[in-house]
Amino acid sequence: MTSPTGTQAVDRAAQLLREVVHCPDAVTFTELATATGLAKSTTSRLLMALERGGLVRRDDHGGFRPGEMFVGYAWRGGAEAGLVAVARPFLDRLGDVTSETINLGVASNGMVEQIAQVESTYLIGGTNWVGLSVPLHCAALGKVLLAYGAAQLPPGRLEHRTARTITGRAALQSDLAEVRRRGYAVTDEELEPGLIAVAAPVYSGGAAVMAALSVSGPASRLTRDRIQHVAAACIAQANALSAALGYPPQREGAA
Amino acid sequence: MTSPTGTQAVDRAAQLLREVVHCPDAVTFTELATATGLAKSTTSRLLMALERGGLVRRDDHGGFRPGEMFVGYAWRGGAEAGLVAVARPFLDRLGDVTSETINLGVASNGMVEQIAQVESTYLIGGTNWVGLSVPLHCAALGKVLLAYGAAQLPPGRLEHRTARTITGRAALQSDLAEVRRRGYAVTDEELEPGLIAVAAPVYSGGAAVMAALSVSGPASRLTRDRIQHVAAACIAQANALSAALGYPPQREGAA
DNA sequence: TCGCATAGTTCCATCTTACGGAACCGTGTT
DNA sequence: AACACGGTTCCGTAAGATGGAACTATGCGA
Repeated sequence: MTSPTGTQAVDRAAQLLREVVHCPDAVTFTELATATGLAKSTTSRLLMALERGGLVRRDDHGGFRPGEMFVGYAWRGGAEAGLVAVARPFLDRLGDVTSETINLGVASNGMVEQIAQVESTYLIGGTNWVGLSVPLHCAALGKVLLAYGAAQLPPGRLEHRTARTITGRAALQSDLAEVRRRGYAVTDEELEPGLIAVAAPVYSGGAAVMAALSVSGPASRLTRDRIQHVAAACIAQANALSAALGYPPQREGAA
Repeated sequence: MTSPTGTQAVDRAAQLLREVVHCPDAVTFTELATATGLAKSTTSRLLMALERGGLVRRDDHGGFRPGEMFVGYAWRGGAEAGLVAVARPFLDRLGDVTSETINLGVASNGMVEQIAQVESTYLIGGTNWVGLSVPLHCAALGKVLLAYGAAQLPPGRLEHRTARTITGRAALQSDLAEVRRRGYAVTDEELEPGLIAVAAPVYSGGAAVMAALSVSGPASRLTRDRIQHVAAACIAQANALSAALGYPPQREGAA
């Protein structure tokens, strides 16, 4: 059994809860019972306890959905603060692996907002960009958000930042297609001369991308070969973060 | 004891979880133990189980915060869907009491978006407005959202809808002050001739208003006296909804 | 540098509490 | 009307949860 140490009631309840919360739409009693392999009676009692605690709610047709505690939390805007905290270890790990500057960004009215950062261990590295917003089309984070539909390009001309900035919409579209194809984005001195960044998508719901994770550094260090390597690491951590947020395929109980 | 029927482990865990989720910032182990009155050992075991289940997370300094399950849910946008579901019974109750059209609205880029509705039982009543956005300054919902800082008035002229629409910013400000003073907003044929509505704020976090609840009907039925009465009912249900979302003062375990 | 206090985890004997099979209820179906 | 299905309640059993105390870790003051 998967009972590390005497608390299987709560573990089982959490298991049920996970099913309910993960599932985009209502889950039925029987689905829960079979999914977790618990006896009907046990399932019933646990669900009633969860309901009592406001963790689960049953809709008109008996389907289960996340309860007031979840809804209240979401409305209180815990999301962003929480994301940063949940993401931190993954950023750190990526920082350890690459030694470069790591950023987590989300779309915020037509720009990328960087919401968390890990400093490079090199002397030459990024300054602190947290809170800073940059245009979508010339940042690796932004390209990812655009490519996966987490942001829409604002109307108007695409701002010209460097000689390499992509300012044509058609050119940008084909670049985004490329991003989708290989699973990560690159900006090669398109935002600022000498600055290269790669970014990968963070999934957080069926197929929805909510945030992006990037590695940035000077062109001198991020050579063609190294970009491949860094991109792989970036994708790996982005995926791990996605998993932590709940939504890859489905999960069972096991460590 | 408050154990309705054999599941106190889960009930206690839910109690702990509630403390953690309700609290805007991290909660310490000891605070939890004392707040719930559980033995240290029990608290420890339960928290470990919750942590294992991804319901709770401990930050660097040992403080407890809502875990990945909450963050993931919030990021998946469960908020809006959930709000409607959680709110439904309150809307229904308000509908029963007033027999008028009930709406739940949130701010959405400079407008009020109606996200749920209960139809009037009268033949003359509102049509279906769900999904419809109306200007903030001439809707009762919008005035509430403005008055409590849940929405900002977009720049530019205030659209003129009827002879009574308030189009002066100063006049609107004093109306909003009035809203704050008495706790509810009224639009008296300011959006559409013959349409009167009252609305009250839905709190969902410390002092933050996230949504508003309204009662609308024809001027013929919503007379001056009746408005008082309806407003009281509206406020009552709005408060009840706020409570359901978690955040009035604090709660203890008791039915 | 060394205790001491504070904070949290692990142990363990006790017995309460959760378990699951079966009986039971309520509803929608043919 | 009788049935199948989905869910809740009952009840004896024993397994899991409990809390006090012992123990470990960490920070604090002297």
